[in-house]
Amino acid sequence: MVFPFLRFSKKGAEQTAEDIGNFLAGNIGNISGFNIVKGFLNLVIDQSYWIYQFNNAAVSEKYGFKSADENSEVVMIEYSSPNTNKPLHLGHIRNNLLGYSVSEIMKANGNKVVKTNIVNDRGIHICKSMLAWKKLGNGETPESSGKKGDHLVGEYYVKFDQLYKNEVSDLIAGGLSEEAAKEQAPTINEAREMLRLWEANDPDTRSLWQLMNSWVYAGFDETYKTLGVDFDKIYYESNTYTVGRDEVLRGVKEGIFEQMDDSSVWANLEKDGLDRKILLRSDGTSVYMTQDIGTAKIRYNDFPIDHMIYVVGNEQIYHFQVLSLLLDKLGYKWGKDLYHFSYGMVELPQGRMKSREGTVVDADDLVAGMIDVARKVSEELGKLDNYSDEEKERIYRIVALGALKYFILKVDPKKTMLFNPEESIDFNGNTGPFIQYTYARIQSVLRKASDAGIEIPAQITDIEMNEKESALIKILVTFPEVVNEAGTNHSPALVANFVYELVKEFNQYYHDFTIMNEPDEEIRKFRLLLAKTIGKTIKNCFSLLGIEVPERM
RNA sequence: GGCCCAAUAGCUCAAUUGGAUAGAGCGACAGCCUUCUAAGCUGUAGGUUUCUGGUUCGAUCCCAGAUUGGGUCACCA
Repeated sequence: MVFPFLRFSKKGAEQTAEDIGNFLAGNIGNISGFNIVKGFLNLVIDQSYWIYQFNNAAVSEKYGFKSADENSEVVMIEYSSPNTNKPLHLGHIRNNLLGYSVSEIMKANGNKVVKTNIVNDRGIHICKSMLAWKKLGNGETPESSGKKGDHLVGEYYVKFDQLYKNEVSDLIAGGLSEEAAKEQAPTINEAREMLRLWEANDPDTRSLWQLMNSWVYAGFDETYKTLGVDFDKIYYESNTYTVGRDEVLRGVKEGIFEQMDDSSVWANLEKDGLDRKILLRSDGTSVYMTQDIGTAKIRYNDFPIDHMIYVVGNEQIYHFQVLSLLLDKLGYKWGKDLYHFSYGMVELPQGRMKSREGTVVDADDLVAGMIDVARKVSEELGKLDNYSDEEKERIYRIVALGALKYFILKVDPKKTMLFNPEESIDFNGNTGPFIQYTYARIQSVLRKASDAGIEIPAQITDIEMNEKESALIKILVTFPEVVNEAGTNHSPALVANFVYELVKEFNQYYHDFTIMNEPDEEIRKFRLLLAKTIGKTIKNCFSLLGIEVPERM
């Protein structure tokens, strides 16, 4: 595209393109010719260049990846960050998958990555579950009921809400305003009292809290394991909130924040174009913001963090603006540098998920449902009939999670996305299983080659390749740049789009040309190496997305 | 109401960050399994990129305004 050069060349577009083309073809070895179409200069690049590039890709086990060294920057990525009063749902799944994938992408860009999870294990929400369990639980435990711990605790959170709602409507029927009713309902005040007792270290409250949280953690661990996500360092807000509270009180002393007559503490951010924000309640208990201040301080003490990434939904943009500013005001120079990776919500066909209206898609149910579908599809195809049940189940899981993860990660993280439980479970087209299937096909060919005693060379010398082959190589060699872009944009979607494009092209190639039956030995070996390299790249791409690939399916 | 974000094929999403004829999948229709895995491949139909202006050689992309949808402004997290 030569338009920007016209003001220097002072000639017409065609003539300018001609001049530049002549110069480049004459001076750069890999350019063997050019043509001009409507002001666009197209360069013809010599085949030897593509062979050279291909060999680079073929030789390297982790083509496109950079590894960390002692000079690498430390990137801490916070993701997941669940509340301990209810099980994980579809929204958390997007968070977990993005957090894990971005971590892998940052690693592939040569960073030292610390994956962290801040568990919100304290606060009014968990007190609500505790209170309802105390009132209605009759000592129910995961063992006694056979329920998964996080689900059990979640049920009591719902029961609290029902109790509370009934009280509010009774009070309104008795003549109170809605606002007053919500304020005066006995259960909400009991829950508040419980939170106060908790912060005062009341032994009974603490031990109930510990018991119910232990159920939830067992449940979460199971879900995390299923999803294949993990953490290098887990923080608990019950340990960090006091540090945050101390920071806030220091802020009061230093005149950064103000304490009201009722002893609540506020930050006035009006000069910064924001509102007033509460940091400590009048009863002295902490809020979300207080905890986040403490957590941030502790993390920077624990690790030499160069970049801090918070994987948190875009509904909290304002929260992180405020947090950044507050940390800055408290004198931490890294406050302004924190990066809120704000991803879009997952919506259902009916709109946003609402736990109170029971429209949430539970994470465990969703995965189990996907596995059922994978099993059904696979059994209909009957390709795994010779395998053991154990092996089959393993493949069903890989395919099911591949479908779910790819479906979520292929979408630009910033955008709101729609999940239709009926229609989103697909295994054809632009899906995880389609890509996994291509990988399995490649492995099948490679097994055949191995059985036939064919040695695949490490690289190729000179060979006449067809259109499809050079098209494949042209896509393949953009991968390092894709990894780089995915890192700077924090976007797994770029990796997903790349691997889809590659796989789509390969399937056409696979359809149009034979690999093992190619009579020319040199060409056959080249095709095997090409297939092997593409297989490797598929696997590496999927590792960046946290998706496994099956050897057969 | 203030601030923030989004709008592309019937549906779900892309578009190399301002470039050539806006691409995929699903759904619909028509084909391809004596051949390395048909979870695949090929073809057809489907678009005034929400609207109105502006910036320039050129706008889905940048700017202004409008419309529609969403988020957020809690002593919730």
